[in-house]
Amino acid sequence: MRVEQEGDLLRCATSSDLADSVFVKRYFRLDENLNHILASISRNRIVASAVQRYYGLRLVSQDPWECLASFVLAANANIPRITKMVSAVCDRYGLESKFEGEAFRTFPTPDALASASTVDLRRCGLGYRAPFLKLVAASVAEGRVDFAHVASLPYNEAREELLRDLSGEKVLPGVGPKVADCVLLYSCGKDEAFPIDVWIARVLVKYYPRLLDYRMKLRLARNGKLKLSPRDYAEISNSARRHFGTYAGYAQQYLFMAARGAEI
DNA sequence: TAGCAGGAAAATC
DNA sequence: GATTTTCCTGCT
Repeated sequence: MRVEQEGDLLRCATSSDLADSVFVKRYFRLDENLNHILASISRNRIVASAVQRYYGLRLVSQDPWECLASFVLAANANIPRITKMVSAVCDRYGLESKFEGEAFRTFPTPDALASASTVDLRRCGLGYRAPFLKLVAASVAEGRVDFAHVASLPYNEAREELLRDLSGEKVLPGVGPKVADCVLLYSCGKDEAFPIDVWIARVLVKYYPRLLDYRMKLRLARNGKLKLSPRDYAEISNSARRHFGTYAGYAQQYLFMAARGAEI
């Protein structure tokens, strides 16, 4: 699909009947009242100025499988690299398609990645992420995660569902609190999910010290590298949810942009 | 629970 | 050109 914005108009060209206006509206969440959401999260100067600066930034509603697989690859990598890994995986395992005279490949199905060899996956530059991606694909292919069910649950239970064990093994290896929150926010409609990556952690330490209790500040100051324990993660994430409310995830997104600067 | 490994590439020095 | 960092999780 190719999308262009002209003022209030969104012009889309597509090669597939699947990408109709219903899909586009859903994907970009166009039926939601963005101003209402932005008003709701603008509870302090920091986020209010980020909202002003990046006004119009939206969360998209991604396909859960694609979202999950992409964020499994995102561990310990930067954005250019993640883009590269995802493209490599699509090129190698996706279905061939054509759009506006140009050939490309779709995001692979869970089956395609589940039956790929780890060695082959590594050739896409995935490194140690390769086995995780394969295992996650297998779980999804085998129906061990039901995204529609996850989406229907309240935030906390939905999160549990993604992080759960099955006979002592994680259903989704390589998926921890951060990746789970990303999947919940970007593809399962949990707008209160507040994923904490290194950028957000830095923003919080710098501008929202009140969200962190003094014990945690001491711990963070001591190791200096902003590595959050699961306990710290949960604590900060819960504080952020309490502070920003129903649309905490939108606040996260605007803060992320502000933290990175305009270069994205 | 703090500390480390894990692989490769980008960012920084 | 070498070193540090990177939208992190799992193991010890």
